[in-house]
Amino acid sequence: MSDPIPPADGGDPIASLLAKLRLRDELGMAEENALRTSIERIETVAAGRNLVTAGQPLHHSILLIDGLVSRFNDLKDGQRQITELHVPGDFVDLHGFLLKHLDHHIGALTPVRVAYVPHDRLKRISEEHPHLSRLLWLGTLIDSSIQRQRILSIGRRMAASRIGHLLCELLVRLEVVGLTEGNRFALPLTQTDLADATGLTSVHVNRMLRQLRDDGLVTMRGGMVQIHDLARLERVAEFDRTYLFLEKLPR
Amino acid sequence: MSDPIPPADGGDPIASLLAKLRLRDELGMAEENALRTSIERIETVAAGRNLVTAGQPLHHSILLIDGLVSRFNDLKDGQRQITELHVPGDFVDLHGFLLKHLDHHIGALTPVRVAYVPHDRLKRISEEHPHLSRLLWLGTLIDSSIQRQRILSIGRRMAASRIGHLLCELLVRLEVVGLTEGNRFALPLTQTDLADATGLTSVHVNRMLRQLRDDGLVTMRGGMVQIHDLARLERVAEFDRTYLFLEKLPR
DNA sequence: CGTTAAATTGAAGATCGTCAACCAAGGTGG
DNA sequence: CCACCTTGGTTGACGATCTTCAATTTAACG
Repeated sequence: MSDPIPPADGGDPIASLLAKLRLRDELGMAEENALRTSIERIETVAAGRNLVTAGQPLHHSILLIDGLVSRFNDLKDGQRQITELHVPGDFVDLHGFLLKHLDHHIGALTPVRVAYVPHDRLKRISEEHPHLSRLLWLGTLIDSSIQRQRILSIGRRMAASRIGHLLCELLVRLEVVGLTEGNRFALPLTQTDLADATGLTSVHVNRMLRQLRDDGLVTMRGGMVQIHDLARLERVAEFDRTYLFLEKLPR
Repeated sequence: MSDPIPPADGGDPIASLLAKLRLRDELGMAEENALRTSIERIETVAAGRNLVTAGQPLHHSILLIDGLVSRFNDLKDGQRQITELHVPGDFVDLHGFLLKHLDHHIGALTPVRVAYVPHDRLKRISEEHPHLSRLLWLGTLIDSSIQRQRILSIGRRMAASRIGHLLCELLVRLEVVGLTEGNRFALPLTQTDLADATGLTSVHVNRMLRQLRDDGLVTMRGGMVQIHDLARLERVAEFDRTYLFLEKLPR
């Protein structure tokens, strides 16, 4: 059962975050240091546990170091909708810094390592490091861009394309933090999780996954995703990575 | 054809923005002034025109003074998805400040008045007014929260509830900037627009609007929305305004 | 008043959901 | 070490919500 893909960080808890920030802009040592010292403590959380509960007052934000995390809402009739998936290096809960409480839950989909960053240290960053602050802000805007694509997907795409689009996106986002091997990556989600993320039922997800497999596009099995024909999958899903803003910002 | 609801601002182009910011936190005169002087020029745009086109390099952001604006994506087969609606006082395009280009279009749904704010002036605000900067950031986070509710709606709610939820939300957002009269407000959207916002077809929107009307919940006619039974509509749509963050932030 | 866009309605069909059963895997305890 | 149990995956039959197609009516507007 050895996972062929190593953990995101090489011991450095903010390695993934730095990689992501530096993809978009230069980052000085002072800024790197400000980030590094903003971490109060690091914790491990078991799969299935909630990191943040809706309504709960917040005093620190959460930086995801390892594992997968989801934001989700529950409806009264028991239905669940995952509104966003987070990969290592995501500042999962920067929202809390300004919103002070959330309207949704944040849960660990896998065993997870997270860093706790107190809000007052974030406030200091926003006062002393405007450039870094803008970069963190940028991160939340990219999250927002990802959410818009999810709206587009769920609102207008067929089931198979929705799933394909999500898998294409995760491939790219995991690639950035070195968590892929070719077109293969670990995605320990149940089909029910996938259904909650795509606005489908687990039964239909199952059927669509079989269709995607039969079409030679993707195989998802044992918590691993293998994309066999990325170009065709991207075409089927109308995936265009522009919305992930992976290039350096123009000055 | 006299519109019974007056324009959002009483001559002051940033009145709605200020109202929204002050709902969440105190705002000093220096900050108000920084905002006021950040405006380069004000323009009028006709309904149907695009304010921003995907991919186009951006050098200023857009503050919506009057009218309704939508963000939307088009798919190759001609389908459209509106990912967000903006009301007066919304900083529609603050994203562009950091992203430098967009992956979607921004269009005027009605005749619109917008203020152009050059990015370099926003940058100066982020350097000289960290508190104001955080408030502007907060605005984009609330946008994000609204988007998550849209994902929830489109992903998990029945058609009638989706429409109901959107109308409840617009009532509250327009209330904040004084654009409602009781439970009545102007919403000059076609049923096709509404369909594009809710991930439905115009035909089905039409049927659901009739159902909502027959149930005594809402009437939408001639560009005006009249909510007859807000409490019941909110129950049907499972609308809970928490996600709009309408109270003052804890200090 | 004519022209066009938007709203409305009906009928038929497709995608996706529901219900229900069965299978596979993996961990636990006897 | 294997029965047992739980969770997740798989499949089939049926049904519902929503879409598509198409025609008609109403409203908007120069």
